[in-house]
Formats: sequence, structure tokens, C-alpha cells
Amino acid sequence: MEGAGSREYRKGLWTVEEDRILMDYVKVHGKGKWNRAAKVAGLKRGGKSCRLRWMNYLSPSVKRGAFSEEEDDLIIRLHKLLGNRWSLIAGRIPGRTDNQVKNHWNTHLSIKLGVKKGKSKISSSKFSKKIEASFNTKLSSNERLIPSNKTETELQNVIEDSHEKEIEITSTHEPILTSDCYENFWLFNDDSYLFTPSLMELLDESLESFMA
DNA sequence: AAATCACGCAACCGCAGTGAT
DNA sequence: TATCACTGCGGTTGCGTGATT
Repeated sequence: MEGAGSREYRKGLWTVEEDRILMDYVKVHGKGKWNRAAKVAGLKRGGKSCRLRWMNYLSPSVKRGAFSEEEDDLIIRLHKLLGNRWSLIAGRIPGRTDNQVKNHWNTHLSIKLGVKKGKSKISSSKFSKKIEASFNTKLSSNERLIPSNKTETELQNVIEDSHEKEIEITSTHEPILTSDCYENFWLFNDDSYLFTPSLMELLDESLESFMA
């Protein structure tokens, strides 16, 4: 039982020194076994705290900084269908964690869309008419528009397929990535990525036929 | 300049699922 | 089969900081 017994755990924000210790530990031993990691590394933190710190902050795959419009768009689309399944949504957005997506939704997107107050303020022309229309009819953040004759697994497969198709398409293109702009570039196997119009279109097409 | 407010985000909590023994 | 350790998830809290009064 974590927290029980004589062992006392530090709480609150991580210090630079704690970060360094955890980073060093992961470099040598790899991820996992966080409870043991905390003890072996000499951190006065629980395993869960170590795991969270690594996953949400220290991991080199975590992307920092503001969310792009494309990311916002994708989150909104996926949330519309998946509800508060933050890990699933985050899994479709390279470099973003479930915590980041959840926080971003709660502090920006839900307000922007007027979900909590029951009114939509969607203004972006990027939304497909059908997705926007159906979103406006369902105000609760927990409601999803999965047809009664479909399963969530089928829905996830649709999203997976769209992503697969996207990768297929982008693999045939040359990169047009710029260092300071996330717009209009493609997805690759290295750390760089992008949201292309084709991904959005594929997702819309797939979801529309799924919902039909 | 000090006090208060509001916002954004990191971190915590409780629970469920999974795998090893 | 039961138990335990561990991981992962979503909801929530509370701290830090900038804006406002």
C-alpha cells in the first residue's frame, strides 16, 4: 500500500534536482517499476508520482508549448466521438499527454465551445458541417454520438484506419517542415510530425460513413 | 506598492485492470 | 484461484503567476 507505513513521501512540485535524479535513473534502468525506481534512486516520492513526472514532463517525447489550431481541431473532433477518453485522444496527437489534452480541453476548448454552459461558440470554418451540427446538438461533454448499432471498438478502428491511411499518404510526400511553424507539413517516422488536411478529411469521411 | 482575483497547469487521489506468483 | 504489486486512467485539487483593482 503506497503511502502506508513509515515511509514518507514528498509532495508538490518537483525540484530540478529530483528531475535530474529521475532522468539519470531512467537513462540507466529504463522506464517501469516506478516504485522500485523511487527507492533505488533515493527519491522521496511514490512510484506513481515518478511515473507521472516522467510521462507528463521529463520524457523526451513530450511536446511543450501551445496547442496549434490543428491540434485543437483534432481534439474537438475526437472528443466529440470518444468523450472524456483523454488517453485515447492523446494517443492520436503526437507529443501530447492525456494530462495536457485534458487540461487544454478544460481550460480552453470546453469554454471556447461553450460546452459547460450549454451553448456552442464554434466559429472555425474548418469543422465539417456534419460534425459541427452534431456537436451543437449534444451539449454534454460526456455524451457521445456513437450509433446504437456500432461499438466503441468499431469506432476506434475507424480512427485507427484513418491514421494508417494518413501515414500511407504522407510517406509518399517530401517534407516541407519549417522549424517555427507547425502548419502545412507532414508526418514522418522521426520526431517531426504534422496534421495535414488529408488526415482531417480522412477522419471526417470515415466518421461520417461510420455515423451514417 | 500591496492586495485580490483569475487562470493555467502540474500533481494528487481513488479506482480499475493486468500480470506475476 | 487468490493475492499482491504495479500500471494506467479520469476527476479533482491547489499552487504559481500574471492581471487587475
